[in-house]
Parts: sequence; structure tokens; C-alpha cells
Amino acid sequence: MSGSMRIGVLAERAGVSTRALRYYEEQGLLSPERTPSGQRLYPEDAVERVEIIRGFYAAGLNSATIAAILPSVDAGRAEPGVLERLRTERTRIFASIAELQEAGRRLDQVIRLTVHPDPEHCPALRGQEPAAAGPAGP
Amino acid sequence: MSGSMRIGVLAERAGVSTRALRYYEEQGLLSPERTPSGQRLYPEDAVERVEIIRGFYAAGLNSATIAAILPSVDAGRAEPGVLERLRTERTRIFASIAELQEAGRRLDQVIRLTVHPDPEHCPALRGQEPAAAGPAGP
DNA sequence: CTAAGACTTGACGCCGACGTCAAGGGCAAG
DNA sequence: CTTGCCCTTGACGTCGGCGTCAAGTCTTAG
Repeated sequence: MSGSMRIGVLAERAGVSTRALRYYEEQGLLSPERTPSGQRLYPEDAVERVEIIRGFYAAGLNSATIAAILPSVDAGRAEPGVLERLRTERTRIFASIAELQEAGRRLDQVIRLTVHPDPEHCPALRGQEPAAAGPAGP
Repeated sequence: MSGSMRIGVLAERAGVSTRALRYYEEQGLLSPERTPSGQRLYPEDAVERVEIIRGFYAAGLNSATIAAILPSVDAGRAEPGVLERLRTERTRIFASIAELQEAGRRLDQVIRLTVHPDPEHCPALRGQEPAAAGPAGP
């Protein structure tokens, strides 16, 4: 059947290692079925599930937190306790985004100044010119 | 003089541990002066510098990368080799932001559906109702 | 002066998400 | 049957950004 795959196929399709998939299972994030001989069998939608999991890891959540919220993400609704958790993590994530944006802007600034060494926008050169409006003087 | 401070003061003002400050120095990110007896003395702007460093760490850069780009960030312009590095990291950061935004949206979705359990927006309940526009039927 | 605290270097500890090796079992092709 | 590849569990290794003692030195309030 094309509706299930073994660990190597899922690993390739999801872009992760087989070791990572076993680790996710150990952490309670995946629960594949088993063939009689013990090999793992994953359904098709495991690919998307793994991508979601990796997204949460990338967002700074640890295994326990992901395990706590993943059922609610699947269900599309959360119990009160989990809801608070979701809000906490949401806040963390958006705060983190703001930090990343600031770091990104800082790099952009240096890149721009390097590519366009424009004294008009260089604070170190401000206040040394008279109040001339035009770029080439009057 | 108020123009320099010892490590404990900087740590408190920058919101990091003294251990972290010594580590940053070990990684070449800070180069405080020393009193004759060997105690570190930081200038005022070290507070901002530490905040910048922490921002880069939060953005996923490691010590070596930060050490490589920090002089250019200070100077506001970069040598060609460093410029490429800046662009690489910039790309990484904004890709990371996009991932975080997706994770955040996913959490928001669950939060919204939990707070407003609106069948109009619940895919699992779509296509089971006849094409009725009003929420309470005709 | 003295005592308390802030400071120094040095070195080991930690933790989490895997990497990696080891030693075997399962399974389709020829 | 064998060959070769994928799979299994188990267990140890890694790495980076610090935390955390340890043992001694400096500074400053009183």
C-alpha cells in the first residue's frame, strides 16, 4: 500500500534523519504502527506532522512542550491548561521574532552602508556639514 | 569616574551573568581594560554592546560568527569577505523568522479556535451543512 | 585596622537534540 | 541459498553557552 512508509522513506521525504524520527517517538511525538517483525510504519500525513514538529523545535520549544501542545494542535482546540501554555509559547515566539528582526536590521544596516557608502545617512559624518538641503550644495 | 564600571555593574545593567561576560571576552567579543590589579573595567557603551551580542546569540549566531562580524557592525562597513558572511547570516535570520511566524500562526489558530469555536471556520465541519448562508438556518 | 563583599583564574558540570558506532534481524532479487 | 540493503535496540559521544564550585586577591565601609 502507498498509504504507509518505513522510516527511511519518511526520513527522506521529511528531510530529517532516521535517528531524529526515533528520537521523536521516544519523546512521544510520533507513534508509528509496527509490522509483525517490529519495523515502524508511518502514515502519509506523518510527513506534515514531522514538519510541524521541526517547526516547533525551530521556534525554541523543547520536546516536553511540543508533546504537551501537539495533541491540541491536532485537534484544533485546547484544554484550559494547555491553552495557557499555548499563549505563553506564542508570546515567547513573537518576542523572539522581534529580537531576530532587530538583529536582521542591524546586519542590513551594515550591508547597506557597505554597498552604498552614503554620507547622508552616516551619523558619524552628520553635523559637520552646514545645513545644506541639496546633495551637491547650493 | 562614571565612564567605566566593573564586571558586576555591567552584568546587572546588561542583564547577564558575570560568567557570561567573561565568556564573551574569552570568545573575543569584549576587550575590557584592566586596573593595575587585574580587575576588568568596561566603558559605558559596553552595555549596548552586550545587548547587541545577546541579540546575535538569540538570532542563532555562534561565538565565532559574532566575533567575525562584530567589528564590521561597529565600523558600519564590512570587508568583502565579511560582507558575504553578513548576507549569509541575514538570509538565515529571515528564513528563521519565517519559520517562527509559521509556528506562531499555528498556535494562534488553535488559540482562536479554542476561544471562538466557530464552525464556519472549522474544516472538519465543512461540507456537512447544506449551502446555507445564515448561522441559524433559513 | 578588619570584615564583608566583589573580583580573579581554573576547572569541571550540564543539558538537549541528536550523531554515531555496535551487533544483530528482516526481506526482496537473483 | 546468498547478497545487500534497510531495519531494530542499546549505548556512548558531541557541542556550545554558560552554571557552579574552589581557592585566593582587591576594595571599601566603618
